[in-house]
Amino acid sequence: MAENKRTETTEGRRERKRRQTRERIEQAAMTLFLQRGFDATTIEDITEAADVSKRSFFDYFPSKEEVVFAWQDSFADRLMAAIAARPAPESSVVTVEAAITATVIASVDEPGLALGELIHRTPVLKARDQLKYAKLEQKLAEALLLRKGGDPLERPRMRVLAAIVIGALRVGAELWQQRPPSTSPQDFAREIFTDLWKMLAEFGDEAKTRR
Amino acid sequence: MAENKRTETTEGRRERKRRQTRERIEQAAMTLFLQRGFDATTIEDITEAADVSKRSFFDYFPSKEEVVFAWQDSFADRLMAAIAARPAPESSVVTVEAAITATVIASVDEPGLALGELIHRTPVLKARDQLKYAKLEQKLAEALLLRKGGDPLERPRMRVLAAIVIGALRVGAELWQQRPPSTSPQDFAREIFTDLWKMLAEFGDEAKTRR
DNA sequence: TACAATGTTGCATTGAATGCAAAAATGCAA
DNA sequence: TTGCATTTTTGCATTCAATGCAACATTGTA
Repeated sequence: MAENKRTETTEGRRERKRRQTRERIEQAAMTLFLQRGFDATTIEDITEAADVSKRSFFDYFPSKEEVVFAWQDSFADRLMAAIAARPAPESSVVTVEAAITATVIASVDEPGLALGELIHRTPVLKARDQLKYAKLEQKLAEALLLRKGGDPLERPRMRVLAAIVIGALRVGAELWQQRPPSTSPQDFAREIFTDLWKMLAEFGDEAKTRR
Repeated sequence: MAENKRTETTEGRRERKRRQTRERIEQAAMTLFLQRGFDATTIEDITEAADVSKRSFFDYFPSKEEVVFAWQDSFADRLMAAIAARPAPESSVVTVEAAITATVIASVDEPGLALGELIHRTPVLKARDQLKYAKLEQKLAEALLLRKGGDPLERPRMRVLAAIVIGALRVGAELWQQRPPSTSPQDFAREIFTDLWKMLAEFGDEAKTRR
């Protein structure tokens, strides 16, 4: 079922066909989702369009939702890699900004970014989308903590930093949806982060004199 | 179906029975969920335990998940009220800290807080839980913006502040789960916020010298 | 009591998801 | 090429959530 590469040969007919079928299902599903909406599309619609049996769908994806989010898994992985690639003595703040900016820019014209609107208007998907951010946040916190040598006292700090940054990413993603079409992702990312750190400093100052 | 109070009399037998039935379903559902887990509990199990027909379940709750989250709606409302109750000239930072602390303390020993673990170990519920935070965040941003006279330029700032604070609330809620049992909610909340503002200031400072 | 409104139930239906076993396609070795 | 083991695909049956509808029951009120 999964890739069992006991003989590490080049991709044979089996692997290739399997990959093709997967892509066909994904493509058919996306087209239909965007056309008629997520709920109004049945699995049978999809498998018919992709010319496979209804049962086979679940051999490729565990659920209807997964088709929408399958591609997103790679984002988290790439972000983790980007974090790990930063020089060790660098401050956490610089690290996240650099890593996120690089990963977002590298992912910006991938399939699935057009899905924002679909996700937004489909409650089940929206919930699922939030879960994705939660996972991302957790992974980010772990990656950041690792850079601190895993010091347990740093854990809450890194959790909060991760929450803040992913929160900003989430808000940023929404603002991006309604950007003027001319904006470059580089400028946009830089601007978001500049604003974020400025706000953090301001809120921090405000709080110092709060009582 | 819904409360149609054309004659504003005191709660008659109808309303009372309906409320009682709702509570019975809720009670039965919660007990079973905690006993056997969410997925392993069917609607029929619940309705049987609550002694109503399977069909009636959907007359009280739109879905299985809703039973778990029904009680939570009131939290957001109370938080909004707490925000609105703060004096107008106060800084946003002080406002959120005061309002959230008050609301959390007032809600801390309500039903449903024991559900944290159940939600945590049930993927569907976890997704739904995240959605709840997202909604809360949105409402908080709106409430904060309203205090700024609705100035559109403040919108992104308030969105980010809301994201940060709700992020902290989320992390705080998780830390609370594994607190030493002696901690008072007051002290806990104060500590969380103190840490949060301190971190914000630090991250802000770090960022100032980042290039 | 009679009547209207509201609540409850049973029944049928759709659609997602899963298990299982038969059938088909593929890779490989003789 | 043929035969055989492995993997993939499919059909079929089943469970469960969710919805619509119409019959039936309960309640409030004239």
